Amino acid sequence: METGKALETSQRILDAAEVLFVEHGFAGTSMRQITSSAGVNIAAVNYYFGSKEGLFQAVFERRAEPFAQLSIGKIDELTTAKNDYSATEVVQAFMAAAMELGRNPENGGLVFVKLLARSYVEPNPVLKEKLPQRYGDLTRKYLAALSHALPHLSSTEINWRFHFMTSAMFNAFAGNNVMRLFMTQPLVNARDPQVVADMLLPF
Amino acid sequence: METGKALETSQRILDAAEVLFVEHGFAGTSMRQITSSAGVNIAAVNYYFGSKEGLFQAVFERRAEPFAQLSIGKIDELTTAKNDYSATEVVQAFMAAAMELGRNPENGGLVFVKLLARSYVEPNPVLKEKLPQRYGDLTRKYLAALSHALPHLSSTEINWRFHFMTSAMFNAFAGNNVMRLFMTQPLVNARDPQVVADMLLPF
DNA sequence: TTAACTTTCAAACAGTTGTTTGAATTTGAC
DNA sequence: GTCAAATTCAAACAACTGTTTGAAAGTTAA
Repeated sequence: METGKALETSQRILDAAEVLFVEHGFAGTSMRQITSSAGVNIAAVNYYFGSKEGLFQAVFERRAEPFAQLSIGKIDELTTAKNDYSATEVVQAFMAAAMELGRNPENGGLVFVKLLARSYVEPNPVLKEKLPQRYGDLTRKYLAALSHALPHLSSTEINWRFHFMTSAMFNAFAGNNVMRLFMTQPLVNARDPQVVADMLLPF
Repeated sequence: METGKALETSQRILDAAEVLFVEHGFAGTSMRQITSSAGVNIAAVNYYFGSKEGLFQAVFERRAEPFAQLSIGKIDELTTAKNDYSATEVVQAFMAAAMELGRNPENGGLVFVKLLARSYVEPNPVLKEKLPQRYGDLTRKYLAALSHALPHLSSTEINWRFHFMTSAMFNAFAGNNVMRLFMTQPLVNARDPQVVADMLLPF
């Protein structure tokens, strides 16, 4: 079935596709862009992944589980260690997971976070199906932890704050800089995840 | 030059294109989708706007100036009225502008806010050029106001907080709901701008 | 009505899209 | 080295892309 060479080829396709999908979106990326960027034949994508959509799914699946496990590990670590954890610590745990992923280039770095940030606005059918089934438990755990840390807030308010927090965080980590859009000079250079975390936490 | 009928046609194209661009992105929307949705001939787009990119630019331009003037009006109103305004009031002014736009359907409602939210992740060349020249002054005014309201923070911190705030706000108003992505049930239904504002402000 | 336009329309343009094909090549186990 | 399976490849597929064309229809003012 899969020899060394096959693995290398499909991996090169995944790497190239991941970057291009994040940069130009699903519709904005062509098969020929992907395969020529990966240095493989045009037919290789259909050979290994069946279709363009199958490739996108594979791109997502490769990163989804490691990130989910990392995040769940962080929140479990916190909630089992003590009972009086603060909301700040919950947010910190969430950011730590994203940062750990970002630091490790062989995990795809922050590219996957960018993909998630993109999925906020792009209603990809694959993501619409896969995201809840991959991150449902994760989200529920963080919501429960937040609710435990902020007992005076209603569950509706908790949901909203989690929504706001993740919006700001993903955009920040993804480097989708408002300044770079609205101003000619960036004012803020957001490449270092540690800097982003330091700035986001007090906020 | 432009008679009543021509205006009606180009307007119908703008309306249809606006919705489709927001939903599927620039690359993900075809001319035939736009024209058939608008009920006009395929050639009408090139007749009125020159090209697909010209159409996108027109879609943006139609909403950009009214929104900018509304936002600038709100912040000027606040900063000239008194000298001891709070950060909360600055944020409130910003949200009020977005809400006023959202309430008025003939201003395009919240569709334009969605377009802005999309521009966070989609590096459209038109937006890359137009956004800073349209919203540079606006952004500088709000940053200055925030800095005045929070004198203990460095300008770097101010920039970051504005970045976080706008990220959360645009995503919230745009209805890009994290819950709808990560969970099977929404938990939060974010259609009413007033509700969003009420939830975002204490955060 | 005439005449100078603006606007609409169906048809076709060349180029790109994702996908398939079948033959060549490479691979790994015997 | 043999042979079957896995992989690569150039070429072609029909469908779709944005755009152009030139004639038809509609509009406006004299």
